[in-house]
Amino acid sequence: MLDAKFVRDNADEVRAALAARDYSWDIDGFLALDATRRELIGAVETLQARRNEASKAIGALMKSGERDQAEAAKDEVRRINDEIGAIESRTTEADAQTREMLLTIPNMPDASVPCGSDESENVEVRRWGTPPEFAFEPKAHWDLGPELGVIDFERGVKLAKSRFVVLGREGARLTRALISFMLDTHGQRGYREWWVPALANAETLTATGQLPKFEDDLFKTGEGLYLIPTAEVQLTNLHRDEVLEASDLPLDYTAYTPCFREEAGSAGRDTRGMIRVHQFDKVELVKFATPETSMDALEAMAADAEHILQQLGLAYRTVVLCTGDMGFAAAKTYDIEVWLPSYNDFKEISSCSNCTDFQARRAGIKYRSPGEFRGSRFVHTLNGSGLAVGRTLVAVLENYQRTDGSVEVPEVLRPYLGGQTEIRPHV
RNA sequence: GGAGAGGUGGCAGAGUGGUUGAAUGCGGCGGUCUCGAAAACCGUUAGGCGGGUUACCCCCGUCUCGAGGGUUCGAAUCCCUCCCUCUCCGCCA
Repeated sequence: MLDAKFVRDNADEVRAALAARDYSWDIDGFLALDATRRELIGAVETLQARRNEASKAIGALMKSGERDQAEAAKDEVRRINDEIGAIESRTTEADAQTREMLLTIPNMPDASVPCGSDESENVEVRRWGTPPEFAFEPKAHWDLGPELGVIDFERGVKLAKSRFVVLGREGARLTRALISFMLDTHGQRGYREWWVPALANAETLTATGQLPKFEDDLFKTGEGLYLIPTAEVQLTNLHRDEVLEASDLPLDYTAYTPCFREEAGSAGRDTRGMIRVHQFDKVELVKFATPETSMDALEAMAADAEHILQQLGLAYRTVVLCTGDMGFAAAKTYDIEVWLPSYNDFKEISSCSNCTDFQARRAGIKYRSPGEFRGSRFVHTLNGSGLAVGRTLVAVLENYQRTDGSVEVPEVLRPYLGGQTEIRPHV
């Protein structure tokens, strides 16, 4: 959410930002609404001031026993109240409409973000490792997984529906190993680990920006709760409506959760394999930082996510998303893309964003810094995958496959698999 | 699921219809003291919105004591509905 005052005072900049995102939002309608709203507020408050004054006078008149005058004043106040009532409903409505509109405007892109309309205009900022060269035709995980008995697509469909998978044997164990490895590694690098609910209420999802605009992407329960699409939602909301101390910042959090996505708008994309499924595992990173340090914090977060890939020996590249490809809440986003032989290309495995004060304003997350400034200010929130576990499993299987159909286990994961060094087909 | 208690400022905790946005304590900030610090003492310290001014400070008004509605000239204080927390009982793990 942007501040109404900011939109009002920086209309041209906001217009440019919306254009850069190719996002349609009725800024002229908003400005008109905002003007009406302020006019109504002025009218109501003037009347309220008169009412308060008169009521105070009534108290005094009653004390001094001047009943007749008091009764006359009461009539006056009743009249004012009628007037207030007439305007107030319009004010309330204008307020609600204003908030509604503000909830649907995306964040302002950071000045350093390249302008562009879609992912083809994202800019690569660095590359690490070398994609493996195979002396044989490498298999895609949708063949390799079932052959090894570690991914079962048919049974995923049987148990739930299409785009759900079942993992067996080393598929299940490797998933658990990856989760532990990622959490342990981030923990050693200063992140505090959490365990959070997999369901969230509407207020929580509104605070991080999934609602009200993107309800179709979420699974909803009969209780009005939603399955979380990412742990970002819960980790960020941990501090909703709180005032943090500047001396405690930055706060670096991590959590493993399952993630659930309806993927309503993605029919036909990545239909093969387990790249895009309704339920997947993810280890998430979230930071709360001061405005002055949040961009540095974003760099650090991306480095932490990349560190996992480096440890796993998986080639990747990091791109900065252009304005047209960025998410709703983000001011700047790095996507980290791992090399996948099946795609013969890099594929997103982590997305790290600085949401600046966009979520903090919705969520009421502020910080205080006595001596530096009075009162409190909104913090900056950041989130990133560290990493998407399912896609990491895929990357390991595909990149570490050998000519005999077996898969080597990356060094760092072996302690988590009881020393196992390879995965072989089960006959 | 049943019964009871409660939701107040950064935190703790007073306050049952009239200058109460709100005592007191803690914490924070400023000051006195000190070489410096601690202690002590003095002062100060909620947020949203609108307007004036707009770089900042500041000033005025208004709303906010879980949420929404009602009673009243006037509500943190009375009434209703909802949400949440706690305690006990039941049930389940």
